[in-house]
Amino acid sequence: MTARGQDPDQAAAALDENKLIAQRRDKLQAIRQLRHAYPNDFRRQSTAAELAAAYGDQESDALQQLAQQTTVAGRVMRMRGPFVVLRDGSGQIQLYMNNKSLPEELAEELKRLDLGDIVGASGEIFKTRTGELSLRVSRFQLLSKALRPLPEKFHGLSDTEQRYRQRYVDLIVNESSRRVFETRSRIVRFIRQYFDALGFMEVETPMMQTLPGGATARPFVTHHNALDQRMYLRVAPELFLKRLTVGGFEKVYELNRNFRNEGLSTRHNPEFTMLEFYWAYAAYGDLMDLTEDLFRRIAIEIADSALVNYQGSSYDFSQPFARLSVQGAIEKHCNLADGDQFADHDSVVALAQTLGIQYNPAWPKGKIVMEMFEQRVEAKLDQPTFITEYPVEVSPLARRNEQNPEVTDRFELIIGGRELANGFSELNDPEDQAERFRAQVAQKESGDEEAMHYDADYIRALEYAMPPAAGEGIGIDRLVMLFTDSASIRDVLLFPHMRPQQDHD
RNA sequence: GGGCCGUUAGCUCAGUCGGUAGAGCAGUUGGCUUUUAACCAAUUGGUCGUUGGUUCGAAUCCAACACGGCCCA
Repeated sequence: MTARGQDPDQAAAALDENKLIAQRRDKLQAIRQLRHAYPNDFRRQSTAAELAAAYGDQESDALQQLAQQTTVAGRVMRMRGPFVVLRDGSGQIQLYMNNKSLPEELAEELKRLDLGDIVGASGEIFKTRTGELSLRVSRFQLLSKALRPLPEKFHGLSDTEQRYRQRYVDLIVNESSRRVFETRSRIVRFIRQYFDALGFMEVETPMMQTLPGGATARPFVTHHNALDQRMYLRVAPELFLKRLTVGGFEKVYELNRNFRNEGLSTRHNPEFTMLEFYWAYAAYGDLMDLTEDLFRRIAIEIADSALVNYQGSSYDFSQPFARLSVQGAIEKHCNLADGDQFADHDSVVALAQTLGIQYNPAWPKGKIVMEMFEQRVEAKLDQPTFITEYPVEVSPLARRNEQNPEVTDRFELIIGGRELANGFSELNDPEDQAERFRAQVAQKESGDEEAMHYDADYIRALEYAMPPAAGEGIGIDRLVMLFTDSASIRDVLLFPHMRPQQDHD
C-alpha cells in the first residue's frame, strides 16, 4: 500500500511484493527462529573450477576409491530431483542431495531450499551414472536466502531494459553477459600491461576541473561549496597529461572516465572510459604503428586470432590498416573527380550544397569539410582505416602539417563506421596554441557550446617548453564492443545510464 | 529532435472479428529419487505500462504521456 507521504522508493518496493516473495519471507522467518539466518563463519575448501581441474578426468571407480571429501559454496541455479546445481565465481558443481538419505533436520532444510539461495555444502566427490562430477552431500547450510525468484531457467533474463537496470540479475542468469565483462576486464588489464612494458607511467589527473579542456564537447557543471566555485567534470584529461610532459614525464598514460553532457545512443554514454597516452620524441606516425600493434595483440590475447568478427563484418588485425586523408576519403566515397572543390571556403560551401550536407555557411572551411566526412563517409568505412590530415580549425591542439598548414598531423582510427581512436603530433608551440585558443573562444562567443576555453595556465606550461611529442586517445567502451561483438555501448557498461522509471500512484 | 516497433503472471511468451485472460518455466501439494531445459499428477498466481476517449462492452480501436529497442539527424 502506498501510504501518503511515504518515500516513493519505499512505496515502489512495497508494490513490488508478490506471493512468491511472501512465501520466501515466510521461509526466512522460519530460519530466523532456528539460528542466525545470515551466517558468515562458513569456509569453503574448493571452487567448482578447482574440482573440475583436479577430478574431472578421473574415472568413477577411482573417485570412489579416493572417497575425497570437500566443501563448496555458491548459488543454487537448478534443482532436478535430488540434484542441485551450485554456481560459484569459477563455474558450476552438481550436488546430490537425496532427502531420504539425509538426516531428518537437513531433509527439512532441503524442503525450504529455493532457486537462487546461496548455500554451503560438504560431501564426497563422485561421478554420476552419466559421468558428471558431483558432490554427495552429507551436510549443507543455507548461507543467504534469496527472497526474490530468479528469471526463467532456460531463456534467462532477456528483457533489455531490465538487464541494464538490474545488471546483478543479468549477471546471475546470463552467462554471455558475464563473459562480456570478464573480457572487458582482461582487455583493460592487457592494455595496462602493454603500456607498462613500453615504459609508460600510469597517472591520475583531475576529473573535476575549473576549466574544462582537451576536447570539443559540452561538460557537466557542478559546484564546490567550500570554495564557492563552479567546477566541471572533465571531458578529457589531455591538457593535464601534456603538462606532465612539460614536467619531464616523457611517457604517460591515463585510463579512466570522461564525462560529456550529450545525448545517449548505442555508441554514447554520458560517462565513458578513455585511454589517453602521451609519448615525448614521437610523432603521429609512431602512434599509428603502435595502434596497429596494440589492436593485433588484443585480438590475439582475447580471440586467440588476429581475425575478429563484429556484427557481420570480419577484421584482420594482422594486416596494416588503410590510411587515407579526410579529403581523399570524401573524394573516394562521394565519387568526386578531383580535389579542386576543397580549394577555398566558397568552393567548399558549393560542394556541401551539391552533397546535400547540413552546415552553417558561417563555419570555417575545415568544419564544413568535417561535416561532409561525418555525414557522408564515416559510416561507410567498415575495415580499419586511419583517416589523416584533419583540418586545423577542428584540431585546436594538434601540430600543423609542415607541407600544408591548413591541416594537422592528426589521425582518427575508424572501424565498422565508428571512431575508435584519435591521435596527433602535439602542438607544443605556445604562440600557435594561444592563437588556436583565441579562435576557439571566438567560436564559443558566436554560439558554439562545444568550443574550447582559453587555458592560460596551459599556455604558460608550454612557455616552459614542452618536448616534441605525440598523443592519442582510445575509446575503451567501443574497443570492448569490437572485441565482444556487442551492438550497443550499454552491453559493455556494467551500469549504463538509464532514465529513471516513473511510478504511477 | 524525427520515424518505426515494443510494454500481458516472478521470468519467457501466446491472445483470432472488440464479448470479460492463456501456455511453458518458476511457485504450492503429492509421487519419483543417478538427473541434464529431469519426469508424472493436481494446483495457486493478472492495476494486460499510465491516463483519457470511442463503445452496451476495450488487453484488442483512437489520443496523449512514460520507459525501452531499432533506424535517421
